[in-house]
Amino acid sequence: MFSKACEYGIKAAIFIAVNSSEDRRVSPKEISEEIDSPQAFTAKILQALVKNNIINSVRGAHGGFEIGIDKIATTKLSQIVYAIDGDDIYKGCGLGLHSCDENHPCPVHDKFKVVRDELRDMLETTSLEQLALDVKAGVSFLKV
Amino acid sequence: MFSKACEYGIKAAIFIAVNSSEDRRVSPKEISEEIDSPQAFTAKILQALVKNNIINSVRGAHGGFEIGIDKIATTKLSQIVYAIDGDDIYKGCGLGLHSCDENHPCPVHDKFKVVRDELRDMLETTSLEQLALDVKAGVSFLKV
DNA sequence: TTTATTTCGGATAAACTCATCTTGTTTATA
DNA sequence: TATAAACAAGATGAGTTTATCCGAAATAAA
Repeated sequence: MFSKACEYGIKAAIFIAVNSSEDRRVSPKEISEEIDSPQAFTAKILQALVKNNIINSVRGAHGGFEIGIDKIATTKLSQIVYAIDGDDIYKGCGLGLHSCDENHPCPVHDKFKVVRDELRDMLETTSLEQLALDVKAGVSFLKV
Repeated sequence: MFSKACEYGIKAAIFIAVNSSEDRRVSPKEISEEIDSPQAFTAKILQALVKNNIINSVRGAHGGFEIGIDKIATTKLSQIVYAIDGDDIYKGCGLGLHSCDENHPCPVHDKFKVVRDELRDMLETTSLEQLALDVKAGVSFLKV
């Protein structure tokens, strides 16, 4: 469904949110250990999240990654997915047609639309805060 | 969502169904032209569909690909997807956890489940026949 | 100002997906 | 039986994603 990069990105953002809510900056090393992802690759993805203004980085000694309390509440899953995988998952035709719409639909257009709309709605309404709270409460998990 | 191979596979199966319903066998060349896909690659995918008993191939002069009338009605989209992409799309965890279930869920488990169940249901209930009839009627399209 | 720490950015490599090509095998038919 | 038509199968190559490495830039603290 999502690329590996996107999976790592989502989990990293959640982990950073959990820690920022307790005023702790985290390093790529710590992140990759806690979300079970390759460190160097994860660092690249973090850069992308920084560039897209999802998370914040602080260079130098005692630096690391963080995210503002306000952003934890307002950031939606859709923004993270968009930053890494783009919007093909909502927009693209299920069968790869270049122009697929109501007037010129692919054979699965209508049926696909239902699923994709639900996916988009889910991503657009789910906040980082919800996800981070569950992880913090030990209700959901970032690895294994 | 699906791999390119799977997109080609679905469209090829529909095109073959449309033609078999009119008692016509089709060649990889004809198929790739009509569904706008690379010919040699499409031929490989057709082999996979034959091996998985989705379609039938007839070698030699006047050969080609076909699918039995009965199979057009009973074959579901899910079988084609499974033959080419496997079942990760239903089964796998949205965030790539090795064991993700009710007892040990990833942060998006519940929300994802809804979308994935709907996708699975859609694939398992949509028959090749429905899709082929729409294409035959000029209501939906296989290319552009 | 120097040093230690930490992210940034570019180069490189490994693995997988997408795609092509060439040769072999099967089959209808002349 | 010879031939041409057509799918099968393996080798190969191109492109993308996944992953690693290393030097550069930034920053806090000694």
